[in-house]
Amino acid sequence: MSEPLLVYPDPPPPELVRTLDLGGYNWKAVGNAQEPEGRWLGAVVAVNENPEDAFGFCRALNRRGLDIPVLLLVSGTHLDELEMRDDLYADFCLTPFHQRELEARLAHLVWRSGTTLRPELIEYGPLVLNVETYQATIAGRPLDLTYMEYELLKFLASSPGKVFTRETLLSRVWGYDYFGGARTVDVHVRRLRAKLGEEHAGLITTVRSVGYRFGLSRWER
Amino acid sequence: MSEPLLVYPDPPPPELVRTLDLGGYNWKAVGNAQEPEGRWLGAVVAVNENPEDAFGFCRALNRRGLDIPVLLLVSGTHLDELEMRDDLYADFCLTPFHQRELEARLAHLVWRSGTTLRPELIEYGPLVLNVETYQATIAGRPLDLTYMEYELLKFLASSPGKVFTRETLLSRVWGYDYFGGARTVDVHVRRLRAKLGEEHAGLITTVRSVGYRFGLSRWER
DNA sequence: CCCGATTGTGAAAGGTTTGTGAACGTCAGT
DNA sequence: ACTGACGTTCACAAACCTTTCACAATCGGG
Repeated sequence: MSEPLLVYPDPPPPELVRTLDLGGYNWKAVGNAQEPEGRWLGAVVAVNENPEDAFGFCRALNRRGLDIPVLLLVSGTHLDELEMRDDLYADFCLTPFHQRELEARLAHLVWRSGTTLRPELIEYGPLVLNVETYQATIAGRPLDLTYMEYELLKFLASSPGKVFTRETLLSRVWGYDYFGGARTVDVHVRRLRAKLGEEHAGLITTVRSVGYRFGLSRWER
Repeated sequence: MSEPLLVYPDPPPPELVRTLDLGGYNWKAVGNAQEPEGRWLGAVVAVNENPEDAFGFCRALNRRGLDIPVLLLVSGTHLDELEMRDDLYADFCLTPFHQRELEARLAHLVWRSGTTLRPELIEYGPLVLNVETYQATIAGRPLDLTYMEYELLKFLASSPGKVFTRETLLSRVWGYDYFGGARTVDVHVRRLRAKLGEEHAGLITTVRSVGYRFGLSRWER
């Protein structure tokens, strides 16, 4: 069977359970966003009387950087809550829903993530990151990266050209609740550059007074 | 006003027209996919009694490679038709629809294309500023700007033709609580002009006794 | 045409930001 | 408890920007 669907909250609304089971989905309900590990097909998040619960869950998912597309179940009365929260969900479905509509949306969600955001490999020029096996190579030569180095490089390399502040990196790579000095980033960048080798150290650029950028240093886009 | 929405068919269903107009959207209906040229915010495609019309339209859009995200309006009886056609649409909305739902879906559609396939650019003539990557080019040539230079140019270029006093620039670019001499602005303008090159130095004009202006004033063009 | 006000220019001082080496603490495995 | 690997922190040095100043050039009004 394929990867499971993440469902929130636990327990989920009965009609959702019914649709998922009838549709033959492999799913698992969780009560918070810390739990889920590994790969997920997507997430179905029911917005109940207390919308902040659901949105908090989505935010936490985002911050964990798992890139799980979220389908929101929301009633007409809570539709307004979606405003300005575009980054928290991929699609939504009004409740009460028709089974066929939810199925269609789920299928579309899965299809989309299957085609667009499923890079098993992150490649940029001479750099190749294998997300599955935690291996990295530069110009064919294997890189021996520590966990944090790998995570940092992965994060940077998945948005080539974009500049990230140290604060952003700390919260996205180290975790939103990380409490520590910003210079930590500098040191990891230094070690990354060292391991990339003099030849490719320039892949990570310093943008003075702002932060760091991967790739596209002096180019177009 | 922003880029228009593409609508199919022509004429569109009355309730769609109503929602689009009430939502203040800029839109244009077309009868086939050959017509549309240039940039579009997205497309709203109503699936009527003859679904193949609509799907044919979407396919034709795809083939033209314009990358316009499609929102499908589809009745419950035609839901099944969506199967295996994931590549033709980005989202769909069941008819009859609630105005608020369609608006929410449109907003989300626009947001998504705005963030995924559009780097945030500030353009004026030969100058291009990429806000995400902190890169600037003039006539294709990369500009190597320092932080303050970049911020100043960004501020000026986001209001072409408008004159700013040194005090305004100091408070808006350097910060409302900045305490320093007004001549600082002059020096930065000078270095900007130098880096823009003799050819484009005139992009920043001195308005004697007032301040500086980026680009041409209204009556000059 | 002259004079004062305003702006452009070059250089140097001063401050901020980043790179670097090393030390420290923690944790897991031996 | 020892060891080694790893992440974090610190102090210092180096690199780089920003600001300031004095002076030259320019503009506009009388």
